[in-house]
Amino acid sequence: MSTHFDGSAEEQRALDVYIKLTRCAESVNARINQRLSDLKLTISQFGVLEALYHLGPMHQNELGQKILRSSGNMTMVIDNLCKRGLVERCRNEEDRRYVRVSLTPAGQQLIHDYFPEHVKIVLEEIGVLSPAEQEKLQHLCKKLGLGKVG
Amino acid sequence: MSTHFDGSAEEQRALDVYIKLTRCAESVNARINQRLSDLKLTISQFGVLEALYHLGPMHQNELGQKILRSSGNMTMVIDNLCKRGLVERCRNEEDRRYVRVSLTPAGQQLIHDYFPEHVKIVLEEIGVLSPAEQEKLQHLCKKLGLGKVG
DNA sequence: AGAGGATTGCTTGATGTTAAACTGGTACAA
DNA sequence: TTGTACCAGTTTAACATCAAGCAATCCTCT
Repeated sequence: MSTHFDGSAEEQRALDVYIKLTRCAESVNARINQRLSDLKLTISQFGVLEALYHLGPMHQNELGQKILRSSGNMTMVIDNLCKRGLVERCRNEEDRRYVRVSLTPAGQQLIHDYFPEHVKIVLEEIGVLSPAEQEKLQHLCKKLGLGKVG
Repeated sequence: MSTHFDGSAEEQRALDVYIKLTRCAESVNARINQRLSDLKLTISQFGVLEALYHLGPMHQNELGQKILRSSGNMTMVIDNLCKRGLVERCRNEEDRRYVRVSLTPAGQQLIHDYFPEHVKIVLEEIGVLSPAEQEKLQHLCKKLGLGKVG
């Protein structure tokens, strides 16, 4: 991760961009998710509540794809949310492999109350950049995220 | 994380930038670190070897700060690297709180052999952006990473 | 139609990561 | 010197990942 590496200018720059990108994402995420610990929610738990809130009930795998978490993890995340009475599981009777997950009224309430604050925090963080800079960053991230092929 | 949220255009954009940034960093990192599993190294282990390689021996806390990992984790990471004979621990006799960590010849060899490949992979990933785009991205990441105050 | 392999969704198990409590070493002021 | 504060490192509990395993469903071929 260090820059004490003696390669070509091109290599140096690529390594440097890579480090800056990673650290930037890490620190922005750390700041944005800080408030979640007050609610005793992990980032995954918040992601699940938010997905269910905005997209409606889903089965576990679908949820895992939305929030980019492993299916193994979804079992635990949803276990924990169930214990706190924030979501409910319901086995699909037509295809018994699926487990449908939905918000309870308590879960609905919690995410309804918290989400505006979350948006405010994100806005404060990202608002450091001008609208034009935001568009530019978004464009570059999209290009980079797709990789060589895309 | 979803964009199915009905707020102001400004809020929508901020959320969108935030998601793109996070996903971009995640996918770039996933691709870059894929090769490490061949070496049976975790990202943290690689970070430690690389830091020691380019910056020389350090004590554990210092290493943890370089690679952005908790001190608790450093204990385990270095335990595992010790077991594989890639690094050595040495208690500082002048201040017995400190543990100095250094590369063994085997560790030196491993990182020496692998690092050029790592650089190549990073270059391939970041190289999808033109030099000007890289400079721009770096600039935006720096600004965003510092946050409101910086 | 029915048998058996492939596929799919979820759970389990091994391991890595973090935060926070804990242990032991050092410094400093009374 | 002793009490307090601080610092480096370890331990522990909870949560994350991946890979392997299990159960339900689908698909193909006769």
